[in-house]
Amino acid sequence: MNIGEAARASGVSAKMIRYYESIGLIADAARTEAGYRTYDRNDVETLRFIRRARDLGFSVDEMTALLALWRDKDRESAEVKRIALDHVADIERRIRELQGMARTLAHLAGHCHGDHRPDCPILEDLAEGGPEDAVAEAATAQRTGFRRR
Amino acid sequence: MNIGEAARASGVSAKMIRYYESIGLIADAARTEAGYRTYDRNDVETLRFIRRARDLGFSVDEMTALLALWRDKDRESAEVKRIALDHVADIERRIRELQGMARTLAHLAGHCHGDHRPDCPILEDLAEGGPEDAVAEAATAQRTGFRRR
DNA sequence: TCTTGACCTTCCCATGATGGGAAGCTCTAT
DNA sequence: ATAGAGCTTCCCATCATGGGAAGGTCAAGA
Repeated sequence: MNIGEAARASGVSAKMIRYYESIGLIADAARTEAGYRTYDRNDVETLRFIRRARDLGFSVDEMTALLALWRDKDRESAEVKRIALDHVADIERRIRELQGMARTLAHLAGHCHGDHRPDCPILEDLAEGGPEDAVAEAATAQRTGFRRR
Repeated sequence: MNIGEAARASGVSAKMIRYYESIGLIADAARTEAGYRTYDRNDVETLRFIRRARDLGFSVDEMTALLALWRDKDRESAEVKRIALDHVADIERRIRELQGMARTLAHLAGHCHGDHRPDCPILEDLAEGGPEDAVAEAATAQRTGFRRR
């Protein structure tokens, strides 16, 4: 099948299939004489694997590792589990960062009248900086930390 | 003061100060004869405002709006509150997405022996796709949704 | 006064995962 | 034969941020 059908069957866009090929996450696809990429059921299975891993927030690097383990019939499940749990820890860290922001903002908004008057504790806090530490800590982590997925 | 000192005083890197100027978030800085940017206490206050807003996850667009409101002494606090609460809603949506991923992964990892044997429910799930819907929904939201900050 | 080193300038490139779109070739159904 | 859908490669944009090169400026010390 061509790339469009593989995309539909796997849930990975044609654009991304080409991208994954270009960065070496998947092997170069076979080509027809005219240069069209062709995929078989096996390739689609791999793409589905990738899509599910991506949907769980794994990065391309993590997916590379998971794919290798998936193919390695002698793998140790401990390694898969380690990757998964590391990823969970990362996700939970991001959740804590976001919760810190939401908590601060919700608190500030709760003290803002939200009417036609200009007085606003939200702006006051941004200007003068309230309890700087909690926020600053999360912010530093966010700035230096990993990106989404 | 020069850009380096302003950066130290505000917590915004010199690189980012130039970037914020280039995109119009802040006004063009005054220059010395030699072309060096100069900043006064007022500019540093603005930069601090920006840093705190950024640390709370506001995007550049949101910061533009907040800065304008901060300067507008006739603002209505309702508008500030709206921006803040919209942002909180976005953050909470991201938190829910991440929680969905963490939940699924923690569940799978909980069923993985994590030893020398190759059997691994995590890989099995990625290969065959377990309860597809919950994850797929969050994933679609994530793919189509806004980025961090 | 000259040198050194810290600081500044602009410009270009990279990130990660993804989409948009143009120019041009191929295939299939009418 | 022609239309239209689908494929190819290539370039660009996102968002906020950092890295680094090439070169100009400034202040302190010899």
